[in-house]
Amino acid sequence: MPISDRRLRDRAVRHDLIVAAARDLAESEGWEAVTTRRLAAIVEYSQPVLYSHFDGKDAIVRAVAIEGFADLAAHLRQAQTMVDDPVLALRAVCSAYLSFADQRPALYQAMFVLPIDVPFGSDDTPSSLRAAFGELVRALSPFDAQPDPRAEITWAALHGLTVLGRSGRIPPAGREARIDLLVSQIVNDRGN
Amino acid sequence: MPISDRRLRDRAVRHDLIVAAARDLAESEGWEAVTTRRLAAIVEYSQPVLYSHFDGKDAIVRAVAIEGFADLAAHLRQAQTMVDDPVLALRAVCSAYLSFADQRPALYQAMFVLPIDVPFGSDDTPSSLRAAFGELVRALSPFDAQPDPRAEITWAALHGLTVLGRSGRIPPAGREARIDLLVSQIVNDRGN
DNA sequence: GGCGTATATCTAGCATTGCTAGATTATCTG
DNA sequence: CAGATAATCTAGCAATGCTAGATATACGCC
Repeated sequence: MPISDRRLRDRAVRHDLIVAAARDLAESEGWEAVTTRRLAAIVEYSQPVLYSHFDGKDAIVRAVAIEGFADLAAHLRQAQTMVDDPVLALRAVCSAYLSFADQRPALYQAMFVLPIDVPFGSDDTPSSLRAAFGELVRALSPFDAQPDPRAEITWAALHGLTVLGRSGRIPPAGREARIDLLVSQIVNDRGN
Repeated sequence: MPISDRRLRDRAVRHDLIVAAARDLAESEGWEAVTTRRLAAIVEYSQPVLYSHFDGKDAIVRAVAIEGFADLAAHLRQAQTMVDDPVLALRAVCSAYLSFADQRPALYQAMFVLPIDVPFGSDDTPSSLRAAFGELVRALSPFDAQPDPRAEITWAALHGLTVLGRSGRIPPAGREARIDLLVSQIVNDRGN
Protein backbone atom coordinates (compact mmCIF):
# COMPACT_ATOMS: atom_id res chain seq x y z
CA MET A 1 0.00 0.00 0.00
CA PRO A 2 1.85 3.06 -1.19
CA ILE A 3 2.24 5.92 1.17
CA SER A 4 0.57 8.23 -1.28
CA ASP A 5 -2.62 6.38 -0.44
CA ARG A 6 -2.44 7.48 3.13
CA ARG A 7 -1.81 10.98 1.89
CA LEU A 8 -4.93 10.92 -0.16
CA ARG A 9 -6.84 9.64 2.81
CA ASP A 10 -5.46 12.40 4.99
CA ARG A 11 -6.45 14.94 2.42
CA ALA A 12 -9.97 13.59 2.30
CA VAL A 13 -10.18 13.70 6.07
CA ARG A 14 -9.00 17.26 6.15
CA HIS A 15 -11.42 18.13 3.38
CA ASP A 16 -14.31 16.85 5.44
CA LEU A 17 -12.92 18.56 8.50
CA ILE A 18 -13.03 21.90 6.75
CA VAL A 19 -16.57 21.38 5.59
CA ALA A 20 -17.67 20.30 9.04
CA ALA A 21 -15.93 23.26 10.63
CA ALA A 22 -17.66 25.64 8.26
CA ARG A 23 -21.04 24.09 8.91
CA ASP A 24 -20.64 24.05 12.68
CA LEU A 25 -19.24 27.54 12.89
CA ALA A 26 -22.01 28.87 10.69
CA GLU A 27 -24.60 27.10 12.79
CA SER A 28 -23.28 28.49 16.03
CA GLU A 29 -22.26 32.00 15.02
CA GLY A 30 -23.76 32.60 11.60
CA TRP A 31 -22.15 32.62 8.18
CA GLU A 32 -20.70 36.08 8.62
CA ALA A 33 -18.44 34.58 11.29
CA VAL A 34 -17.13 31.97 8.87
CA THR A 35 -13.90 33.47 7.62
CA THR A 36 -11.04 31.64 6.01
CA ARG A 37 -8.83 32.57 8.94
CA ARG A 38 -11.16 31.12 11.52
CA LEU A 39 -11.62 27.95 9.51
CA ALA A 40 -7.88 27.58 9.21
CA ALA A 41 -7.50 28.04 12.95
CA ILE A 42 -10.08 25.36 13.69
CA VAL A 43 -8.45 22.87 11.34
CA GLU A 44 -5.08 23.88 12.76
CA TYR A 45 -3.49 24.62 9.42
CA SER A 46 -2.53 27.86 7.83
CA GLN A 47 -4.99 29.78 5.76
CA PRO A 48 -3.72 28.90 2.28
CA VAL A 49 -4.33 25.17 2.71
CA LEU A 50 -8.01 25.90 2.29
CA TYR A 51 -7.23 26.93 -1.26
CA SER A 52 -5.58 23.63 -2.02
CA HIS A 53 -8.90 21.98 -1.21
CA PHE A 54 -11.43 24.51 -2.47
CA ASP A 55 -11.46 27.17 -5.15
CA GLY A 56 -12.43 29.74 -2.57
CA LYS A 57 -14.88 30.48 0.17
CA ASP A 58 -17.84 30.01 -2.14
CA ALA A 59 -16.74 26.47 -2.86
CA ILE A 60 -16.68 25.69 0.84
CA VAL A 61 -20.20 26.97 1.27
CA ARG A 62 -21.23 24.95 -1.75
CA ALA A 63 -19.76 21.80 -0.24
CA VAL A 64 -21.73 22.39 2.95
CA ALA A 65 -24.88 22.93 0.92
CA ILE A 66 -24.51 19.76 -1.13
CA GLU A 67 -24.12 17.68 1.99
CA GLY A 68 -27.23 19.40 3.27
CA PHE A 69 -29.30 18.35 0.27
CA ALA A 70 -28.63 14.75 1.11
CA ASP A 71 -29.65 15.31 4.71
CA LEU A 72 -32.84 17.02 3.63
CA ALA A 73 -33.72 14.25 1.21
CA ALA A 74 -33.30 11.66 3.93
CA HIS A 75 -35.28 13.75 6.36
CA LEU A 76 -38.19 14.13 3.95
CA ARG A 77 -38.13 10.49 2.99
CA GLN A 78 -38.25 9.34 6.56
CA ALA A 79 -41.13 11.66 7.34
CA GLN A 80 -43.43 10.32 4.67
CA THR A 81 -42.62 6.64 5.03
CA MET A 82 -43.86 6.84 8.59
CA VAL A 83 -47.49 7.32 7.55
CA ASP A 84 -49.71 5.55 5.06
CA ASP A 85 -52.44 8.05 4.32
CA PRO A 86 -51.35 10.28 1.41
CA VAL A 87 -52.75 13.45 2.93
CA LEU A 88 -51.02 12.85 6.22
CA ALA A 89 -47.87 11.93 4.38
CA LEU A 90 -47.94 15.17 2.47
CA ARG A 91 -48.48 17.08 5.65
CA ALA A 92 -45.61 15.24 7.26
CA VAL A 93 -43.30 16.15 4.40
CA CYS A 94 -44.22 19.83 4.57
CA SER A 95 -43.79 19.84 8.31
CA ALA A 96 -40.48 18.04 8.01
CA TYR A 97 -39.21 20.55 5.50
CA LEU A 98 -40.02 23.44 7.80
CA SER A 99 -38.56 21.80 10.86
CA PHE A 100 -35.39 20.97 8.97
CA ALA A 101 -35.03 24.62 8.05
CA ASP A 102 -35.81 25.57 11.59
CA GLN A 103 -33.38 23.28 13.29
CA ARG A 104 -30.45 23.89 10.97
CA PRO A 105 -30.82 27.48 9.88
CA ALA A 106 -27.28 28.01 8.68
CA LEU A 107 -27.26 24.82 6.69
CA TYR A 108 -30.55 25.77 5.13
CA GLN A 109 -29.19 29.18 4.31
CA ALA A 110 -26.24 27.68 2.51
CA MET A 111 -28.56 25.46 0.51
CA PHE A 112 -31.19 27.97 -0.50
CA VAL A 113 -30.18 31.53 0.23
CA LEU A 114 -26.48 32.06 -0.18
CA PRO A 115 -25.21 32.38 -3.74
CA ILE A 116 -23.64 28.97 -4.22
CA ASP A 117 -23.31 28.36 -7.90
CA VAL A 118 -25.01 24.97 -8.18
CA PRO A 119 -26.37 23.89 -11.58
CA PHE A 120 -29.93 22.80 -11.28
CA GLY A 121 -31.64 21.70 -14.43
CA SER A 122 -28.36 20.51 -15.82
CA ASP A 123 -26.77 17.10 -16.10
CA ASP A 124 -24.31 17.72 -13.30
CA THR A 125 -26.95 18.69 -10.81
CA PRO A 126 -25.92 17.09 -7.52
CA SER A 127 -27.86 13.87 -7.13
CA SER A 128 -28.67 14.71 -3.52
CA LEU A 129 -30.48 17.78 -4.72
CA ARG A 130 -32.48 15.82 -7.23
CA ALA A 131 -33.31 13.33 -4.50
CA ALA A 132 -34.67 16.03 -2.19
CA PHE A 133 -36.89 17.40 -4.90
CA GLY A 134 -37.93 13.86 -5.74
CA GLU A 135 -39.25 13.31 -2.25
CA LEU A 136 -41.52 16.28 -2.64
CA VAL A 137 -42.70 15.01 -6.01
CA ARG A 138 -43.42 11.64 -4.49
CA ALA A 139 -45.55 13.13 -1.75
CA LEU A 140 -47.54 15.12 -4.28
CA SER A 141 -48.03 12.48 -6.93
CA PRO A 142 -51.22 11.03 -5.33
CA PHE A 143 -52.84 14.42 -5.88
CA ASP A 144 -51.65 15.45 -9.27
CA ALA A 145 -50.97 13.59 -12.48
CA GLN A 146 -48.26 16.12 -13.29
CA PRO A 147 -46.64 16.58 -9.92
CA ASP A 148 -43.62 18.56 -11.06
CA PRO A 149 -45.16 22.04 -11.34
CA ARG A 150 -47.08 21.32 -8.17
CA ALA A 151 -43.85 20.41 -6.46
CA GLU A 152 -42.27 23.63 -7.64
CA ILE A 153 -44.91 25.89 -6.18
CA THR A 154 -45.13 23.85 -3.02
CA TRP A 155 -41.42 24.02 -2.59
CA ALA A 156 -41.61 27.74 -3.24
CA ALA A 157 -44.24 28.15 -0.57
CA LEU A 158 -42.25 26.16 1.96
CA HIS A 159 -39.13 28.10 1.15
CA GLY A 160 -40.98 31.38 1.37
CA LEU A 161 -42.48 30.49 4.74
CA THR A 162 -39.00 29.66 5.94
CA VAL A 163 -37.13 32.76 4.91
CA LEU A 164 -39.94 35.23 5.53
CA GLY A 165 -40.54 33.70 8.91
CA ARG A 166 -36.88 33.76 9.75
CA SER A 167 -36.49 37.44 9.04
CA GLY A 168 -39.55 38.27 11.09
CA ARG A 169 -41.68 39.03 8.08
CA ILE A 170 -44.17 36.30 8.99
CA PRO A 171 -44.99 35.74 12.67
CA PRO A 172 -44.10 32.40 14.28
CA ALA A 173 -47.59 32.01 15.68
CA GLY A 174 -49.98 30.17 13.42
CA ARG A 175 -47.35 27.98 11.90
CA GLU A 176 -49.37 24.79 12.13
CA ALA A 177 -52.41 26.51 10.68
CA ARG A 178 -50.38 27.61 7.68
CA ILE A 179 -49.22 24.07 7.06
CA ASP A 180 -52.82 22.85 7.21
CA LEU A 181 -53.87 25.54 4.81
CA LEU A 182 -51.09 24.67 2.41
CA VAL A 183 -51.99 20.99 2.43
CA SER A 184 -55.67 21.75 2.14
CA GLN A 185 -55.04 23.88 -0.93
CA ILE A 186 -53.22 21.07 -2.64
CA VAL A 187 -55.56 18.20 -1.89
CA ASN A 188 -58.66 20.21 -2.75
CA ASP A 189 -57.35 21.28 -6.12
CA ARG A 190 -58.35 18.12 -7.91
CA GLY A 191 -59.16 18.10 -11.58
CA ASN A 192 -56.45 20.36 -12.78
CA MET B 1 -35.91 82.43 5.60
CA PRO B 2 -32.89 81.43 7.61
CA ILE B 3 -29.99 79.98 5.75
CA SER B 4 -30.15 76.85 7.85
CA ASP B 5 -33.34 76.02 6.00
CA ARG B 6 -31.52 75.82 2.72
CA ARG B 7 -29.00 73.65 4.43
CA LEU B 8 -31.63 71.25 5.58
CA ARG B 9 -33.05 71.12 2.07
CA ASP B 10 -29.62 70.42 0.64
CA ARG B 11 -29.13 67.65 3.10
CA ALA B 12 -32.44 66.08 2.15
CA VAL B 13 -31.55 66.28 -1.52
CA ARG B 14 -28.23 64.64 -0.90
CA HIS B 15 -29.90 61.97 1.22
CA ASP B 16 -32.19 61.05 -1.65
CA LEU B 17 -29.29 61.20 -4.04
CA ILE B 18 -27.43 58.60 -2.04
CA VAL B 19 -30.41 56.29 -1.91
CA ALA B 20 -31.00 56.64 -5.63
CA ALA B 21 -27.34 56.03 -6.38
CA ALA B 22 -27.39 52.87 -4.29
CA ARG B 23 -30.53 51.60 -5.98
CA ASP B 24 -29.33 52.35 -9.48
CA LEU B 25 -25.88 50.96 -8.94
CA ALA B 26 -27.30 47.80 -7.41
CA GLU B 27 -29.71 47.42 -10.28
CA SER B 28 -27.00 47.77 -12.90
CA GLU B 29 -24.09 45.97 -11.28
CA GLY B 30 -25.53 44.08 -8.34
CA TRP B 31 -25.36 44.79 -4.63
CA GLU B 32 -21.83 43.51 -4.31
CA ALA B 33 -20.74 46.46 -6.43
CA VAL B 34 -22.38 48.91 -4.04
CA THR B 35 -19.53 50.03 -1.83
CA THR B 36 -19.37 53.16 0.26
CA ARG B 37 -16.52 54.43 -1.87
CA ARG B 38 -18.40 54.07 -5.11
CA LEU B 39 -21.48 55.71 -3.66
CA ALA B 40 -19.39 58.61 -2.41
CA ALA B 41 -17.84 58.99 -5.86
CA ILE B 42 -21.23 59.10 -7.55
CA VAL B 43 -22.55 61.71 -5.13
CA GLU B 44 -19.25 63.57 -5.49
CA TYR B 45 -18.54 63.79 -1.81
CA SER B 46 -16.02 62.06 0.33
CA GLN B 47 -16.81 58.74 1.88
CA PRO B 48 -17.51 59.86 5.46
CA VAL B 49 -20.45 62.08 4.46
CA LEU B 50 -22.44 58.89 4.00
CA TYR B 51 -22.13 58.31 7.71
CA SER B 52 -23.60 61.70 8.50
CA HIS B 53 -26.73 60.56 6.66
CA PHE B 54 -26.91 56.88 7.50
CA ASP B 55 -25.74 54.71 10.35
CA GLY B 56 -23.88 52.50 7.91
CA LYS B 57 -24.24 50.57 4.73
CA ASP B 58 -27.11 48.52 6.12
CA ALA B 59 -29.10 51.67 6.71
CA ILE B 60 -28.66 52.67 3.08
CA VAL B 61 -29.92 49.31 1.88
CA ARG B 62 -32.82 49.62 4.29
CA ALA B 63 -33.73 53.02 2.89
CA VAL B 64 -33.76 51.56 -0.62
CA ALA B 65 -35.94 48.71 0.55
CA ILE B 66 -38.50 50.90 2.26
CA GLU B 67 -38.94 52.96 -0.87
CA GLY B 68 -39.39 49.71 -2.72
CA PHE B 69 -42.26 48.58 -0.51
CA ALA B 70 -44.21 51.64 -1.54
CA ASP B 71 -43.50 50.92 -5.19
CA LEU B 72 -44.62 47.34 -4.80
CA ALA B 73 -47.81 48.33 -3.02
CA ALA B 74 -48.69 50.73 -5.82
CA HIS B 75 -47.82 48.14 -8.43
CA LEU B 76 -50.07 45.52 -6.85
CA ARG B 77 -52.88 47.96 -6.32
CA GLN B 78 -52.85 49.08 -9.89
CA ALA B 79 -52.83 45.52 -11.16
CA GLN B 80 -55.99 44.48 -9.35
CA THR B 81 -58.01 47.62 -9.90
CA MET B 82 -57.73 47.03 -13.63
CA VAL B 83 -59.98 43.95 -13.53
CA ASP B 84 -63.32 43.28 -11.93
CA ASP B 85 -63.50 39.53 -11.71
CA PRO B 86 -61.98 38.43 -8.38
CA VAL B 87 -60.23 35.43 -9.87
CA LEU B 88 -58.66 37.47 -12.61
CA ALA B 89 -57.76 40.15 -10.12
CA LEU B 90 -56.01 37.63 -7.93
CA ARG B 91 -54.16 36.31 -10.90
CA ALA B 92 -53.17 39.81 -11.87
CA VAL B 93 -51.79 40.51 -8.43
CA CYS B 94 -49.72 37.35 -8.43
CA SER B 95 -48.44 38.08 -11.87
CA ALA B 96 -47.67 41.66 -10.92
CA TYR B 97 -45.71 40.54 -7.89
CA LEU B 98 -43.57 38.24 -9.97
CA SER B 99 -43.00 40.78 -12.70
CA PHE B 100 -42.03 43.41 -10.15
CA ALA B 101 -39.43 41.05 -8.76
CA ASP B 102 -38.32 40.25 -12.25
CA GLN B 103 -37.95 43.77 -13.51
CA ARG B 104 -36.23 45.19 -10.46
CA PRO B 105 -34.20 42.33 -9.08
CA ALA B 106 -31.84 44.36 -6.94
CA LEU B 107 -34.62 46.34 -5.39
CA TYR B 108 -36.48 43.14 -4.64
CA GLN B 109 -33.37 41.69 -3.13
CA ALA B 110 -33.00 44.62 -0.78
CA MET B 111 -36.63 44.27 0.26
CA PHE B 112 -36.80 40.52 0.82
CA VAL B 113 -33.42 38.88 0.78
CA LEU B 114 -30.75 41.12 2.22
CA PRO B 115 -30.62 41.38 6.00
CA ILE B 116 -32.16 44.80 6.48
CA ASP B 117 -33.34 45.06 10.03
CA VAL B 118 -36.94 46.13 9.47
CA PRO B 119 -39.48 45.46 12.23
CA PHE B 120 -42.51 43.70 10.85
CA GLY B 121 -45.20 42.86 13.31
CA SER B 122 -44.29 45.86 15.40
CA ASP B 123 -45.80 49.32 15.71
CA ASP B 124 -43.04 50.98 13.74
CA THR B 125 -43.41 48.72 10.76
CA PRO B 126 -43.04 50.94 7.69
CA SER B 127 -46.50 51.80 6.48
CA SER B 128 -45.49 51.07 2.89
CA LEU B 129 -44.76 47.53 3.92
CA ARG B 130 -48.11 47.12 5.56
CA ALA B 131 -49.71 48.55 2.45
CA ALA B 132 -48.07 46.01 0.17
CA PHE B 133 -49.23 43.14 2.34
CA GLY B 134 -52.66 44.75 2.47
CA GLU B 135 -52.99 44.59 -1.30
CA LEU B 136 -52.43 40.87 -1.19
CA VAL B 137 -54.99 40.49 1.58
CA ARG B 138 -57.46 42.49 -0.46
CA ALA B 139 -57.06 40.27 -3.49
CA LEU B 140 -57.57 37.16 -1.36
CA SER B 141 -60.50 38.32 0.73
CA PRO B 142 -63.13 37.22 -1.82
CA PHE B 143 -61.93 33.66 -1.35
CA ASP B 144 -61.33 33.39 2.34
CA ALA B 145 -63.07 34.78 5.38
CA GLN B 146 -59.74 34.90 7.17
CA PRO B 147 -57.44 36.11 4.43
CA ASP B 148 -54.40 36.79 6.56
CA PRO B 149 -52.99 33.26 6.82
CA ARG B 150 -53.89 32.76 3.18
CA ALA B 151 -52.00 35.90 2.30
CA GLU B 152 -49.00 34.69 4.22
CA ILE B 153 -48.70 31.41 2.38
CA THR B 154 -49.47 33.03 -0.95
CA TRP B 155 -46.83 35.64 -0.36
CA ALA B 156 -44.46 32.87 0.65
CA ALA B 157 -45.15 31.00 -2.57
CA LEU B 158 -44.60 34.09 -4.67
CA HIS B 159 -41.42 34.91 -2.85
CA GLY B 160 -40.22 31.35 -3.17
CA LEU B 161 -40.92 31.28 -6.89
CA THR B 162 -38.95 34.47 -7.22
CA VAL B 163 -35.81 33.57 -5.37
CA LEU B 164 -35.69 29.93 -6.40
CA GLY B 165 -36.26 30.94 -9.99
CA ARG B 166 -33.63 33.62 -9.81
CA SER B 167 -30.94 31.29 -8.58
CA GLY B 168 -31.77 28.76 -11.28
CA ARG B 169 -33.40 26.34 -8.87
CA ILE B 170 -36.70 26.55 -10.73
CA PRO B 171 -36.67 26.75 -14.53
CA PRO B 172 -38.05 29.88 -16.22
CA ALA B 173 -40.21 27.79 -18.53
CA GLY B 174 -43.67 27.10 -17.23
CA ARG B 175 -43.93 30.31 -15.31
CA GLU B 176 -47.47 31.08 -16.44
CA ALA B 177 -48.58 27.56 -15.69
CA ARG B 178 -47.30 27.91 -12.16
CA ILE B 179 -49.24 31.11 -11.65
CA ASP B 180 -52.37 29.38 -12.90
CA LEU B 181 -51.80 26.51 -10.57
CA LEU B 182 -51.25 28.81 -7.64
CA VAL B 183 -54.47 30.71 -8.31
CA SER B 184 -56.37 27.50 -8.94
CA GLN B 185 -55.28 26.14 -5.59
CA ILE B 186 -56.56 29.18 -3.79
CA VAL B 187 -59.92 29.56 -5.47
CA ASN B 188 -60.71 25.84 -5.27
CA ASP B 189 -60.01 25.67 -1.56
CA ARG B 190 -63.38 26.94 -0.47
CA GLY B 191 -64.93 25.95 2.83
CA ASN B 192 -61.85 26.26 4.97
C1' DG C 1 21.84 5.57 4.60
C1' DG C 2 22.23 9.95 1.87
C1' DC C 3 21.00 13.14 -1.71
C1' DG C 4 18.32 15.73 -5.20
C1' DT C 5 13.65 16.50 -6.40
C1' DA C 6 8.93 17.12 -5.92
C1' DT C 7 5.32 18.07 -2.86
C1' DA C 8 3.18 20.21 0.98
C1' DT C 9 2.88 23.97 3.99
C1' DC C 10 3.82 28.45 5.90
C1' DT C 11 5.01 33.44 6.32
C1' DA C 12 4.11 37.67 4.53
C1' DG C 13 1.67 40.65 1.94
C1' DC C 14 -1.83 42.77 -1.49
C1' DA C 15 -6.13 44.99 -2.58
C1' DT C 16 -10.62 45.80 -1.02
C1' DT C 17 -14.08 46.35 2.38
C1' DG C 18 -16.82 49.17 6.17
C1' DC C 19 -15.94 52.56 9.31
C1' DT C 20 -13.62 56.42 12.26
C1' DA C 21 -10.46 59.99 14.29
C1' DG C 22 -8.20 64.22 13.67
C1' DA C 23 -7.10 67.94 10.78
C1' DT C 24 -8.99 71.43 7.66
C1' DT C 25 -12.02 74.28 5.52
C1' DA C 26 -16.24 76.84 5.21
C1' DT C 27 -19.98 79.22 7.62
C1' DC C 28 -22.26 81.76 11.01
C1' DT C 29 -22.37 85.00 15.23
C1' DG C 30 -21.16 89.01 18.07
C1' DC D 1 -13.15 91.43 11.58
C1' DA D 2 -12.23 87.73 15.21
C1' DG D 3 -13.90 83.68 17.43
C1' DA D 4 -16.76 79.79 17.53
C1' DT D 5 -19.43 76.34 15.33
C1' DA D 6 -20.52 73.24 11.83
C1' DA D 7 -19.44 70.70 7.66
C1' DT D 8 -16.22 68.19 5.04
C1' DC D 9 -11.94 65.96 3.87
C1' DT D 10 -7.51 63.36 4.34
C1' DA D 11 -5.56 59.59 6.25
C1' DG D 12 -5.73 55.50 8.44
C1' DC D 13 -7.43 51.14 11.08
C1' DA D 14 -8.84 46.44 11.30
C1' DA D 15 -10.83 42.71 8.87
C1' DT D 16 -11.72 40.21 4.67
C1' DG D 17 -10.62 36.92 0.56
C1' DC D 18 -6.89 35.53 -1.86
C1' DT D 19 -1.89 34.83 -3.66
C1' DA D 20 3.24 34.78 -4.38
C1' DG D 21 7.57 33.41 -2.77
C1' DA D 22 10.15 31.21 0.74
C1' DT D 23 10.66 27.07 3.64
C1' DA D 24 10.17 22.78 5.43
C1' DT D 25 8.81 17.99 4.58
C1' DA D 26 8.53 13.56 2.40
C1' DC D 27 9.67 10.82 -1.49
C1' DG D 28 12.37 7.84 -4.94
C1' DC D 29 16.81 6.41 -6.39
C1' DC D 30 21.56 4.90 -5.88
